[in-house]
This record gives sequence, structure tokens and C-alpha cells, in this order.
Amino acid sequence: MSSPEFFNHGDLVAVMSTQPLGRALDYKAPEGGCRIGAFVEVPLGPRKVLGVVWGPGKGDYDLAKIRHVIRVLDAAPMRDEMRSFLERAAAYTLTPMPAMLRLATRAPGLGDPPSMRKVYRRGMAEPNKMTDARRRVLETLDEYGDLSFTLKELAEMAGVTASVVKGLVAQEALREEESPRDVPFLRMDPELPSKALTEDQAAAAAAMDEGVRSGKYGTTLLRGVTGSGKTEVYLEAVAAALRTGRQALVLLPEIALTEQFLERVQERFGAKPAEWHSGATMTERRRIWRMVGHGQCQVVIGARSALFLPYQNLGLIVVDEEHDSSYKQEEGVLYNARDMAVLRAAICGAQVVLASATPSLETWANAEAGKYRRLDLTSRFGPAVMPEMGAIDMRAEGLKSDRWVSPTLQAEVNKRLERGEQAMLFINRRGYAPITLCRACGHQIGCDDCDARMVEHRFLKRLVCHQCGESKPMPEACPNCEAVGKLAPVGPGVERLGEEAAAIWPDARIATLSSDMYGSARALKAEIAGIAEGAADIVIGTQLVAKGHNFPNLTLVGVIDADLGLQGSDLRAAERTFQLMRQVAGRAGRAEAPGTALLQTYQPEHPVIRAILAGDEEGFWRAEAAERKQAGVPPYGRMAGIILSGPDVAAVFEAGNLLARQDGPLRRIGAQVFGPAPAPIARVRGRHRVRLLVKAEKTAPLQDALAQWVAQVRLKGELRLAVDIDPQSFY
DNA sequence: AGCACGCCGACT
DNA sequence: GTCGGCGTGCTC
Repeated sequence: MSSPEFFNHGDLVAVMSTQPLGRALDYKAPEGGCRIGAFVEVPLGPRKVLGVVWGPGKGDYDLAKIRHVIRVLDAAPMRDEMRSFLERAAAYTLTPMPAMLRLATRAPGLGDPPSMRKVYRRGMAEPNKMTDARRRVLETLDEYGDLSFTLKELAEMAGVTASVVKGLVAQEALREEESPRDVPFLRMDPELPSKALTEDQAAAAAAMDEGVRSGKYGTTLLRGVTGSGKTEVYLEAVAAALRTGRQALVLLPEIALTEQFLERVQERFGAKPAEWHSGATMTERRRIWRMVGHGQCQVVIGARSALFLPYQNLGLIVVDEEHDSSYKQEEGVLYNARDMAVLRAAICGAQVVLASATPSLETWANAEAGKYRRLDLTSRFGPAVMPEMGAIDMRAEGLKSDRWVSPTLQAEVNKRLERGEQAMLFINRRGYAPITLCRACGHQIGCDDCDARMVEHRFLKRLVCHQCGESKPMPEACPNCEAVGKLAPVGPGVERLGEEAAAIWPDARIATLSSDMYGSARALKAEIAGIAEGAADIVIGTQLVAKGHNFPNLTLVGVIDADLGLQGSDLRAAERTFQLMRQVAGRAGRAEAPGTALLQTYQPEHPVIRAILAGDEEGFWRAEAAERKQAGVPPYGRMAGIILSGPDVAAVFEAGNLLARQDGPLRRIGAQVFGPAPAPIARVRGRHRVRLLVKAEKTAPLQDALAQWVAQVRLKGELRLAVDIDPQSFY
């Protein structure tokens, strides 16, 4: 049964709103009618809310109470494909439909008519008196042919003040016109020359080109180490999409969305792509949202939420660094952008490229099982080879406490300094010291609202909670025993490592990079660009430096603590350590100078460390896969986390116990429940958190069972329940 | 989400 | 007697 495309005035339509109602409500179509997918404004109680015409009305509500749609908004209607995507994503993640819809309507000014602005172009008349300033304005316009500019643009380009332009308008030498503020993006040209591709890059590009031209769904794992030319290859897939007249989306971890990357895209296609990220202004967002919907924006480079833009004709989604944990949204709507990209592509017949040097085990397993095609890039770009890898056994280094750079690593850095090359020290901890301990009473300073220790940030002169972001000044006296001058930093952070490096190498130029040390993303980008050009001898950084930035003169990477994350109970701990270490190591030796990566570790014989050192990726994945299969956990089994939270511990636990007892719906599908147990961070922002874990077989209908199970309990008051399908972190 | 309705404690 | 706390329910 197909639903009608158009509804006439007075017909019943079901409208899904962004208000948390959980279902569509019936309305009467407005005068002039409305089509399915139309963005509309509807009355809800005393308010006017945003909604989307979801289908024909159900007609199960008192006809006399049904109100009319107020108006149809001036925006391209939501396509069928987008509605099914949102519905299936909502069903998969157990997210209420309105919350899902909100992700797709995050366009400021959706309800406004397209906003206009005044632009100026050459008029018919000549000015009565020709002055220098006037000539410059007219010449500027002539130079650009028939283009028009805003007052500010024109005045700036001609080097005159606004009043000169106004004067020319008064004499009709210039015409003033209204033009839409949201202008189309410049056309991208896929036929511009690409970089020369090596043999295996060309083969991979050809395979992808063929996939894109098929016009069908398909997913490809594109594996290649840093510098193997992954980007060049998938940009050829983007070119293929452009040639077939379809749009392309490149998803990047937010942190990797750099100017460097955007320039590469611009270089390849001759125009700037749309850039969708958390820092984008309202104006930019509105323009991208509208132009994407009208097909007047061909390539979007964005963070995970770019997946919910209203593409008119999406033919390709690239998920770069697909293993990156930041693709998993951990607050609000819990979804994994990588998985949702595959879902969206399957619905609209697009190709997906999952690119990574160190794929997630899920993706690796899907490729093994033949669900994804796998393309490996083996040769490295140019003369550089993979870095030489080595471990520094910290048990043999005899390092003093409060020292983190081993003598061996120090000597290696010295060699680079002598040769005029760059060295990088990597530590995955922000701040100065992770623990602030009172030497008098043993008290550790924690966050008032969370069960987490506060991290000293000496640069900010504050203690910061990495859980909730709360901060306070460093106290003089211990908050517990009031002893003065007894508080001591324990353990290293990136700032402290910077301090140690400055003491070891007083004459070296040292740059410490941490996201909180720069006022703006732009300042940080500028700093990184400067370092890439040689403004520092030693770079000290966190995660931030591991992603996307290219340092051509970097030949040594020292990982301060390779053991971080290896010991947790988290099922992905080994995988994450493996990926991060490989990724950081890959930073070394990109250009002519060969690189070395050294891992400081207390457990050099640990299988993960050994796999990293041997560069035996397949071996690592096979071993990890075997263990997960044995344990029946993802990707060979299914898991879901349930987090209950509320201000009152007892009430939260009571709800958790009740849920655990009523596990009928789960038992019916053979799933097990573990918990309730205090979540690893048992209190966040003053709310106590309790976690239950559900484990099921790969083929079990987990979502249905979970929905039934959770529906049994009615949450009172401040209690909240969040279902996390395929939990990524276990925190 | 908002907002109204409604059922129990401390005020003029 | 009433003002107001916020628990419960409704919005087409």
C-alpha cells in the first residue's frame, strides 16, 4: 500500500513533531494542501511547533478536535529516503522519533523565508562626474563580469568607503538588487588533475569508481597506513560521485577537520566544500542545510552530525578514521555515525568507504565475512617507509619518580636535535597532573558533583573535572585536613611533560599542544601549521597530534605511556591501545627522513605491545577476534548498556533491581542481564548512575526485547533511563 | 517540552 | 478557609 504524495486542503495528515510525544498526531492539511515530507508549523496546545508531514492521518481521533496545519515552511520537503533512515535509526538505537527528528532539523531559521540581502551590480548610466574612487568601483565590477557583490565586499575590493558606492547608486551607475543570502556553493570540478597515484592506489581508486558508478549500495574498507594515500584514493571516489551527478559526504573525527585537509579537497576539485562542524556559525549552517537540500552543494566535509543533513542525492559517504571513538555520540541520542552511515547508504543506494589504518574489529570482521569489500594500500607515498618500531622497557630504565622521559628516549631525542629534525613526545592525558594528593592526610581532590578526580591544569591555574567540565581554583590548603602546602601533583599530564622537557632540553624550542591551551580552534590550527613548518624542535601533545596533522620533518615519536588503557575491564581496551599506538607511530617519518617510534612500556611482552612492535596487524585482529568470539561479545555477539540515573542513589538502585528482576522479555530471546552495578563513574553532575549490561546472541532480536523490557517500569520523578545499543566505552 | 489540573501541608 | 508544592497527564 503506497501513501499519497499530496494532501488537499482538509485531508487528514499525520505530522511528526520534534516535541517528545513519541508518535505522529493527526492534523488537517492547510489551504493549498501539503505534500508528504513537507516541513510544517502545527498548533500543539497553546504553542506552534515544527513538524514534518509523515503520512496520511490515522483518523483514530475525534475529528472535531483536529486542527489545521498552520503553514508549510519554505524548505525542500524531507525525502522518503530520509524518513525511512530516521525511522530505522530510531528503531535501531531505541531513540524516540522526535529526538531523532531533531537531529535532522538542526537548521537555524528553518521557519523563516529565505533571507535576502542587498547586492550591487553595474547599472546603465554613467556617473555625472568620474572620480578616482568611482572609477575603482566600476573597474572592479567590470573585472568580474556580471557578478554582484554586497556593499561591504564591493567597497573593500575597490578600496573605497560605502558612501562612494551609495553615491553611484543614486546616479544609477550601479543597480541595487535583492538577492537570497543563501547562495549555492561553487561547482566542484572532478576533472581537475588528481595527484599522481601509485599502482595500488590507482587500482583501489578504480575499484571505488566502479562501485560509485553502479549506483547501488556497497561498503568498502579502505585500509592503509598514514601516508599511504588513503585520502587521495577516496577523493577519487568523491570525484566519481560528482561525475554521476551525486553528492558526497566525508565524515571526519571533529579533531581531524583541519585547514590542511580542506585545502587538499579544494586543490583537487577547485572549490571549497561545505564544512559542517560544531564551530560553524548560524549563517553557515543555514546555508549548508538549505543548499544541500536543493542539490546546490555537492561535497560536505563534516563531523558526525553531517549525516543528518537533507541530501538531495547522496551517492557516497566516506568515514575517515572509521575506528575513531568520537564517531560514537555519547550524550543525548546515542548513535554510532559509522554504523548510521552504512544504514543511510543502504537506504539511498550509496557507496560507503570506511577508511582507516587500524580498522575497528567490527569493520575488520565484516570485511572478513565478505559483507564489506576490502582494499589494502600497501606502498607508502614517496621514499619514506613505515617507522621503525621499538619498545623501551621501563623496568630497566631506573627512572626517578616524577620523571617520565627515560634516558634511552632522551638520547634518541638528542640525536634528532643534532640533525635538525623534529621529535614528538605523546601522552594521552590532558592537564598537568591527573591526581592532586594531600601529603598530610592522603586525601585526593575530587569533583563535588562527580565521582571523578579533579585534574590540575597549571596553564589554566585551576583544577578541572574531565567528566563534567566543572573547575575550581587550586586550593592553598587541603580541603579535607586543612594542612597548608601539602598538596602535591601525582602522575604526568601533557603540561607536566612539557615542563620536564624544558628542563632536559633548555635550548630546544618546545611546543606543547593540548586542546585547552588555545583560546580558539583557529589559534590552535595556526600553532600546528607553524610547527609543521619547523617552528618547534620538540612537539609535546595529546590525542590531538595523532590525528590528521602532517609534520614533514618529524622523525621520532616517543610514546610516554604505552600501557595506558591496557588494563581496564573494557572489552575494547586492547583494540583502542593498539589503534592509538599505531596511529601515533605513523606520525613519524613522512617525507624523506625515515622515522622511528619508541614505546615506553612496563609490559613489553604484553601481546598487544608485541603485535604493535611487530607490525603484525592481521595477527592482532585474528587473536582479538578469537577472544571476542569465545566470549560471545561484539562483533560476535550483541550488547546493550542501560544507564539509570537520578539524584537519589537508593531510588536509582531500586529501579535497577526492579528492571533486573523483570527480565522475562530478555530471557525469551536468550539474552542475559548483568547488574545493576554502579557505573564506572558512579556520579556525574550530581546524578548517581547505575548500569545494567545486556548480552545476546548475534542474531537475537535485541531491540524489540529491550523495548518491551524497559517499558515495564514507569520511571518516577527525576529518574532517567538511557539505552545504549552497542556501547563503545563502558563508562 | 510546556502547561494545566489536582491533591496534600503551612499561612493570613 | 486559601496559596502553592510539584506529581500526572495531555497535546491532534
